[in-house]
Parts: sequence; C-alpha cells; structure tokens
Amino acid sequence: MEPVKTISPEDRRPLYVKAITAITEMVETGQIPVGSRLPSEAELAEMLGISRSTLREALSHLETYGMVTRQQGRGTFVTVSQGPGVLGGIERLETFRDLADRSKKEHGVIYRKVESITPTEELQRDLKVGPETKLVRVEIVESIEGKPCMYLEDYVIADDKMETELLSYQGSVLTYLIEINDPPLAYARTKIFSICADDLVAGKLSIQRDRPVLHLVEKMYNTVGDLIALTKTYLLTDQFYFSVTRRVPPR
Amino acid sequence: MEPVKTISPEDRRPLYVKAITAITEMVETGQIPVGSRLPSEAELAEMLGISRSTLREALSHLETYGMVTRQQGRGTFVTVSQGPGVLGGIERLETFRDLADRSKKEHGVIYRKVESITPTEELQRDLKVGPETKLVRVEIVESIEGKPCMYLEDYVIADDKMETELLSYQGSVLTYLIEINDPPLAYARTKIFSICADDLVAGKLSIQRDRPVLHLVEKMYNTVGDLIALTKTYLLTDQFYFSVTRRVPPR
DNA sequence: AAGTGGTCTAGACCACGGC
DNA sequence: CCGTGGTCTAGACCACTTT
Repeated sequence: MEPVKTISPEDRRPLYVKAITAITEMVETGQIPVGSRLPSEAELAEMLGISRSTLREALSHLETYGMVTRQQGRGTFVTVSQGPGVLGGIERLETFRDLADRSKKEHGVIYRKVESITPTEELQRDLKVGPETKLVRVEIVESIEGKPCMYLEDYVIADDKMETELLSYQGSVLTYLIEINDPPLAYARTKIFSICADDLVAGKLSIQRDRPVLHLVEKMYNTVGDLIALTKTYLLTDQFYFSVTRRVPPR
Repeated sequence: MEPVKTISPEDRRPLYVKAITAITEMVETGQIPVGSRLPSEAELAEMLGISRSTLREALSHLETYGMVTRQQGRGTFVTVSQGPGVLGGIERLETFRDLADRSKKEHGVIYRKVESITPTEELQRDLKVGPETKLVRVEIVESIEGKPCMYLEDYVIADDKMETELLSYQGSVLTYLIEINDPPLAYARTKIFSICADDLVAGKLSIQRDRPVLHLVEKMYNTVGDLIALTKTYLLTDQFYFSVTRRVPPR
C-alpha cells in the first residue's frame, strides 16, 4: 500500500483524513472484506506511513460513524451491513443523494423550488434574526428507487452574495453550505419527532393524510458556531430508514 | 482545582474519564456557566494535572455527546440547552431515567413485567439464536412528568445465571447489562421508524390507536462484539423527544 | 504578536483475549 | 506468552482568530 503522505503532495488534507479515505477505499474495493479484521494498528500505521496516534485518530472517526468496531485484545473489524432498508447513520450530516449512493439505491429529485423570503415571526425566533433579514427557502422532494420518501424545507440566512448563488445553484443546499459557503457548515443539532402527515406533507409525498412520518428539525451551525440555517425534514420510514450507533458513555 | 490523578488513588478509571467527570461537574455546579468558554486546553490540562493529549481525548468525547463545541482559534464552549422538551442526545446509550434526571424531569415506572420465554422464529432470526435458547423478556412503560411516554420490550439472551438475576433485578435492563453483565454492553445499532400505534402500543401508552409514535429497534452488543439483546422502543414525541448531533464527516 | 485549538510524532506502558 | 487495542506523555509545529 502506498503511504498516504506521498499520494499527492498538493493534497493539503490532514494525514488522518487521508487515512480515513484510504481505509474506506480498501473496504469499498473489497481489499478488506466486510466483517474481516483490519491489519493491526502497528501494521496499518506502517503501511500508510503515519504514526500509530494519527492512525487511531482516523479509526476513531470510522468507529463513530459505525464503519468499524474495535475490540481490545482482538482487533478492529469492518462493520457488516445493517440490513437492506438502512440508508446510513443519522449522525453523519450528508446529502440524501450521498446516503442513497452509499447504499447503492437509485435516487431522484421529484420537486425543487428556491425562493427568497422574509422570515415569519416563528422563523425570526428560531433563527434569531430580525424581520428584515433575507432568507432563502428551498423545498425539495426526493425519491429512492422511484418512491417519494423525503420532503425537505431549508431556510438559509443569506447575504446578497449567498442569495444570488443559491438561487442559481443546482446542487443540494447541504453541498452548498459545506463546499462553497465560508465559513463552512460544521454540524447540526437535530430534534427527532414522529408526526402525522398534514395535507401539505401528504401532498408532497403522495401519501394519505395522517400517515406517520419521521420529522427532523435541524439547526445548522458553521465552523465558527453561528446558526446559519434551519431545516425541516419529513421522511417516510416504511421502505428506507436511518440508523444510529448509540454508545455507553465512558464512566 | 484538584488534579484528577490524586482525587482517589483506588479509582482505577482512565485519566481521561476522570477528566470528563471533573469537567461535567464544573458545568453542572455552575463553576463553568453554560455558553461560556472553558479554560484553554493548556490551562485546563495543567489544572487537572494531565497532558494536553489526554485532556483532548476527554474533550472529544464531550464534543461527540454535544456537551461542548470547539472552535479553532477561539476556544471550547459549553453547549447551551437545546430547548425544554429535549431529553438528550440519542447517540448516548443510557436509561430513560438518566435521561429524565439530566433534564430535571420527574420520571416514573407505570408498568413492568419480567418473564422467561423461548424465542419465536422472528426472534431466532433477529438474535441469531436457536429455538432452545432461553430469552428474558422485559416489558416496561415509563412516564415523564406523569405522562406515559415510553413503552419498551427487551429480549435478552440469557444463560441460567443471567435468567435468575434478571428475574429478580429491580433496576433497568440497560443498567444490568452495563454494570453487572460481563462482558458488559458497549453499544447498540438502532433503526429509527415512525409508525402508527397498534392496539397493543396504544393501550400501553394510553393513547388512541393510529397515533404516530417513534419506534426504535435496537441490537445491543457487548465489548466483545456479541449480540446480546434486542430492544423495541415506542416513544411519544409530542412532549419530550430525542435530539442528535450530526456532523459533516472529515473530507 | 499572542493565544487558541488542530495535527503529528515516537515512545512507553497497560489491559485484555487467545494460544 | 504474545499480539491486540487502550492509555498517557512531552514536545513540536500548524491554522485560525483576536488584539
């Protein structure tokens, strides 16, 4: 294996991130079969040309995202798939498309609308902004394997530049906030509800009124800790669903 | 502040765990106000009598559990509360009682039943056990602020010793699996659904049939990676609900 | 320029599982 | 006993924010 240090000198990502990429690729290409043991930390560190500490930094991220599990005295193992309907761990903040791609499902956008708005009183409270603040509202309905299964409303706090960019941007809001916005999106705090579909949501998802939907209300923060967007997501969980890895806290 | 090394020599927990406890207590007693900046890593490490690396191990756990947020060049800040209804982050695997205690809510057990059973075919598949394996089934209904809001079914793979212990154990199954079972429970993989209450669930939670409930299906694993229990949870999310911190993966 | 958190190293020793 | 991951250190340098 090629040391991650030398794969491309102009790639300025931290070594532990390159290690994450390298290990992930070894798993995806089948070089390390699902369920099998990884080389020991000492071996893997040498293979990748990094110190054991740096490798462990990479492994703890992979563990947090549920991709590997570590067992003292035994080794580090590639997690086996969690079932055919599982889209991925909700602890990762990533686009619906990436989620679908990773689980090898066909994905499509059924509806998309972008507009500039001024905040309602509720949005002013939630986003802690004044009534003159400009917001960009994005509505999307997405499908997996042809079935509509997610309806999403984004409310992004926008300056003039962001407004212009977002109105013409073709990718997802999440991608914009992560790759183009500066400072970039870092994390979200998400509340998890189970609710009945009202007429609006039922219409968007082509289901009957009063069907149960998973409802996520997310406040999104950039790397400087500023609240930059509010997202309301409505998900059908009859075919595809999120998982989460829960851990016993250190005691 | 007292160095964590000296607080009690017979306490054999790792230093970073003691650091987590020390910092958590400083926040809970108000020594470090919510929203404020922690002392710098160098200062805090010296105060606690540990190296900066070890302190950072502690801080990254606190960050994963959403208790602090770190900002390069600025500092580490105590996370402000996420709203009155939030019970806590779902990424922590802990008892409903602890969840309620931490958010200062009154908590009660409304119904509790423990029995030995033999697995149905479905349970045999889910738990990967044979038809003669002994299971302990625990049913619980719990309330917060007097309102029934959680119904839970545990199916624990039990040897004779566990069976005897569990049948007479008064605490929660989770507590048993974490503190008494050996090897202890380490983590769970949880699937997240929104469903309609059927007659059983509606009855247990004293709600109407077809009300929406959050449904969690959890496979629980010990530190050696063995599947040891299956839990099915049904939660009302109209008054109290989980949150989760989602992060943009390192790229 | 000063102070913060982020990355990285080399090395030591410990705890646990399995032979 | 050996090999595994877990804990811990001291120190160096980098990237970012604030003064």
